[in-house]
Amino acid sequence: MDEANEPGDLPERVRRTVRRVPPGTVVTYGDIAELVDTGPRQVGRIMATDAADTPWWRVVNASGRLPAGLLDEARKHWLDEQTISDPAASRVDLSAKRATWLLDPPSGGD
DNA sequence: TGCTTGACTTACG
DNA sequence: CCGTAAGCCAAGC
Repeated sequence: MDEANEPGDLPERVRRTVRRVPPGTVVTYGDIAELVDTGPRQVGRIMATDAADTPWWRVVNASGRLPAGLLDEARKHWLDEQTISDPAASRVDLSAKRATWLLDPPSGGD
């Protein structure tokens, strides 16, 4: 069974899934939502209310962006983790940095 | 119990 | 690329 499908509160499953996103890559709210079987709004709500010990900057919206207030903080992490190369960039290139492989995990759990 | 809100997404112009 | 509209689902009031 996938970790994301393990029992527990929704916030817990979301945080666990977000934590498995490696540095230098990102996923979208919708991606996380699919993995924990909920809606993207819920993922956003959880990140906003319970993002403790969670690399929230690795979770962006479908445009590879984050709200204005978070951009400043997120960009520092993106630069540090080489998610972006341009210090002036305001968005992540999903075509290159989205961890699609994480969205389609091998059933190897078994 | 019911309406409003939101770190979202997709569709349309 | 930007604004608007509708769909979505759980929390808060």
